[in-house]
Amino acid sequence: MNVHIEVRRVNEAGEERTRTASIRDVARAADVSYQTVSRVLNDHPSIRPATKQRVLDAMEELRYRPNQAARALVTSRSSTLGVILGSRGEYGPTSSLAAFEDSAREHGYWVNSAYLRDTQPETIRAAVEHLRRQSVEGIVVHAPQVRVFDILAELDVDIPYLGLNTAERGIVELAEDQMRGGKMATEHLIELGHVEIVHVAGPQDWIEAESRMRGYLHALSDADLPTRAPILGDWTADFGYRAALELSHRLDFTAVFAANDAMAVGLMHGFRDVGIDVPRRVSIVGFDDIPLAAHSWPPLTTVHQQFAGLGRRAVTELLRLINADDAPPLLASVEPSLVVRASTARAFGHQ
Amino acid sequence: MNVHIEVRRVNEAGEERTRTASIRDVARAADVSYQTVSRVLNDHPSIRPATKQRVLDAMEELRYRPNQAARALVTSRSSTLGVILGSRGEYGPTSSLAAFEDSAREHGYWVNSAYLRDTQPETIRAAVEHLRRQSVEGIVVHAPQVRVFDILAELDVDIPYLGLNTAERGIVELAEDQMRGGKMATEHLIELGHVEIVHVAGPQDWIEAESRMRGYLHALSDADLPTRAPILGDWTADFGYRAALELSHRLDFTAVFAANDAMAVGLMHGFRDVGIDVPRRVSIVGFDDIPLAAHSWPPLTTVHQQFAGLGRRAVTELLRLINADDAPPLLASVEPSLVVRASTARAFGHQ
DNA sequence: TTGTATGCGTTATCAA
DNA sequence: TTGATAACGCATACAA
Repeated sequence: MNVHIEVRRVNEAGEERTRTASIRDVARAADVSYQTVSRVLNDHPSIRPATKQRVLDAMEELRYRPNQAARALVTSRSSTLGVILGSRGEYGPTSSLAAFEDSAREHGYWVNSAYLRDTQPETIRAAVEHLRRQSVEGIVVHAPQVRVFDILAELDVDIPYLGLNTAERGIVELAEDQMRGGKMATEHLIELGHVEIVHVAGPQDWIEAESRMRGYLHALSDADLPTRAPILGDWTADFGYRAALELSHRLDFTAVFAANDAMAVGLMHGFRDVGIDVPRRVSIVGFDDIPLAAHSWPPLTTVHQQFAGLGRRAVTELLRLINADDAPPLLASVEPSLVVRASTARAFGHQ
Repeated sequence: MNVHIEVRRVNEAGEERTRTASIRDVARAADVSYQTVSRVLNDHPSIRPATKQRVLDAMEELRYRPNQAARALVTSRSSTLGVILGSRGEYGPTSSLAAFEDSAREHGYWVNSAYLRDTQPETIRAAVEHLRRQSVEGIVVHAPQVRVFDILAELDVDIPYLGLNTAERGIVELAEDQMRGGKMATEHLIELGHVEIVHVAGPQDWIEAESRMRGYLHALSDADLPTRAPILGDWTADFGYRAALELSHRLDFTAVFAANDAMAVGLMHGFRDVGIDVPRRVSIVGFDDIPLAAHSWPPLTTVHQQFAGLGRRAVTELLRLINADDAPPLLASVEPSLVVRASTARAFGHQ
């Protein structure tokens, strides 16, 4: 109470900056030593309930807020996790990040993120540096370009980090899932009777792109079907559109597996513009199941990903790394699944 | 050099945790006092170049990294900005956030973000609290629910904060832009000859939704056209789809202005499913110009938003608030613009 | 141009 | 159950 006034007095005293109440202010108000306040803060067992209540009341009154910087300084624990993002504004990564945040907070951690403008070594170094200075305890890298991980390895990062959808250094199962998803998509087309299946892949240096492509190739070879060189795209709908125009020149295929939904939508647009009917002439499968996939024309058959699950999983795995926990990893909870819609509605041959 | 060894020795000494080099380690290695190191860190003018170089070399060698927590503690400046996000995984907010991050970093600030699971007072309080504990110097609120700002006002937040797309407390011009965008969209339909125009709006408590709706109403009344009660949606494509089915029962209109692209795409899907031709029977305009808008069927006429510009602008405005700078605000650089595509291709009456 | 001392707010280690 | 004291890494006066 008195202190409440004291704290204010500091402000009125002159040019002194507004100081927020510290542990000592609370201590004085509650008439205890400031270590007692610290104990209340940290839920120390041995403290008289009455004392504790007095302290809590004082905190309330002074609108006390623990100073994270001071705490981090003395514990050398920041309770903060870092995230490096390789792509921005896309549905998948963003959903994962949101879930990551939620989960981290449930575990008592904050999140600090850094976007990657490009994959130049210097950019990556700066991002890591940025996060290191915030004393993050671990980093999740959701920048699935192969290159990024090579550079990270060279950088000799001295705190735990983990890649999403990476086969290298990270959650292996997740990368496997990507491959399985690509396989499922391709098998769906094969089951419909398609034999000549084109793959429009993601950028060559993306691990996700590579996994999905591997799934495609596996499915083909399992079915003893001829493989074709995939077309390397850039994830954008615009690319899909242009690819469709290109592909329309030699129509020696009846189905396309696109490595993501955006390109799939662009493909459908392109085929439509040159008068190629989807799905009657060409079937298309996408990957991701973005919210608009169900509402595209025709509604897109695609592989559903549990982006949120991925984000949550990343937290537990990263915390495991941080705590050097050798327990076996959680069961993979992020299985992809196929969502069949009209873009592959008609089985090839039943036209 | 010697210190390099020293620092390592600490580790080998036993259970002692890996300690990262501090300013003192650098000082010892460079054979100067640690204040000299501090001066190098802060680009103090009076320092002998040779000394400075010695210090820099030592930093390099010891892989020294300034401790952000210690610095924040002593300066009581965190160089961190906070962001509260009201929606997740959507194109617009995410793009803005990315730009915000970029710009903040260029200005020497870090960014800490907090997603809002819902708009419960407790959730909002927790988000603010979270950011306050990180000692952020200011907060950008990109959670344009009216409710959030009411609650923030009650919360009596004691650091600068700023709302995006808010008329209340924030960048007024941006809210105006939203209204102007809604007006442009509606006027486009009017110019095509439409008289009965339906508006599928966003959730009632969203400031953006309200601004766009105001633009719609203004355009109608300017043209002396009858107003109709807007349909209140939830931004999702699913809602748009259902709304289309609903609207198909009484087809007493020829055009729809949807408050965002996702709903517009859903509407087109719904109309298609019940055999209503877009744009011949019904014209549709969206809002946002998401990347898929150009590739929907039919390609969507929409209002382009400069999400990145908004994010960058937010940084400069927030820093202005923080520094209590009374300079006039920057010129609004985030004008919306209309992008005309096939969903409104045929003028009404020219069918 | 450089060095010494003090304190930021908190936790941790003692001692009472 | 409580309290005194020493760090944590740095910046900022002040002194040399």
